[in-house]
Amino acid sequence: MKNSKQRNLILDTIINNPVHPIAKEVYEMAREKLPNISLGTVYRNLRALTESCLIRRIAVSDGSDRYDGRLDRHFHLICSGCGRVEDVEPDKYYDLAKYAEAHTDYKVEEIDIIMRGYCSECQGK
Amino acid sequence: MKNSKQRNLILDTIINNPVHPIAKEVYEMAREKLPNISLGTVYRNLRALTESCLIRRIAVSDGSDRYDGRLDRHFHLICSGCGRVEDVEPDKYYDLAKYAEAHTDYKVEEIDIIMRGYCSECQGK
DNA sequence: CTACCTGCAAAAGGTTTGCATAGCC
DNA sequence: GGCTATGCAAACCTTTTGCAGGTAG
Repeated sequence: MKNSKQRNLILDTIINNPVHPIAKEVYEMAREKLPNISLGTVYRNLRALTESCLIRRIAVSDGSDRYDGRLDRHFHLICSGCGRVEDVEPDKYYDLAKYAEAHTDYKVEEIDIIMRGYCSECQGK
Repeated sequence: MKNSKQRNLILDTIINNPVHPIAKEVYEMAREKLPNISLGTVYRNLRALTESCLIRRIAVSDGSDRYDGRLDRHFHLICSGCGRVEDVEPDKYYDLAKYAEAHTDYKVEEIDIIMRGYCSECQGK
């Protein structure tokens, strides 16, 4: 993969923003620094970066996929009230992949855990 | 919600098929019994059934969403080799939602756990 | 009879792709 | 210089929606 300032910017944007942006948001943030960047380039690079395991794609089932710059194991909590997506540290005493491998004949490579609920602010409403 | 033979058929199709079909597959299966059913009706009913919690939507991030007729807690293992989606029974001794609620201030309502890996047949290849 | 549901087709997202040009190595 | 990446726009695919007619209650 050849170097490009567009891809570097996209990667930085995702890594330095804990907001788990969708493609369009990445595009808008990137455009602040590189006004000519195109949406096609953003999509192409999101795909390339995901395939190279430099970022991760999060399937949220309501609208567009989100992108996450964290590669270590953790999971996501999505507030059904305000839409915010938060990282949660995994339980260091419990390994879900091991559980799955012990109970099936699969070799697990990747886990996505998404929980939906209400954050403290939205619980009152 | 008023009764309709289209919706009943769609619900039956999903409940009696452990394949976690996407919308188009539901449409094709339903068309065998009701050749005039339209794709729009399938989508409308998948949405209605999901919103009434009679089926569940599974976000798999590669292509279309899948639908699941099982409502009890369980998780999904997707084979990256052959694309098969399998149900896995949850660990009855460990409650991930409780863990999340204990470590955040969220009230968790729904959990989606998707693991990707290789089934026994695809591990050899 | 009224409100909801259907089939059809068009529209609306979101994402990918073809092409000519620009930029890295 | 060659090969990859970009910008732009068109194409693509999935899902939603407007409309006129049909059906359940």
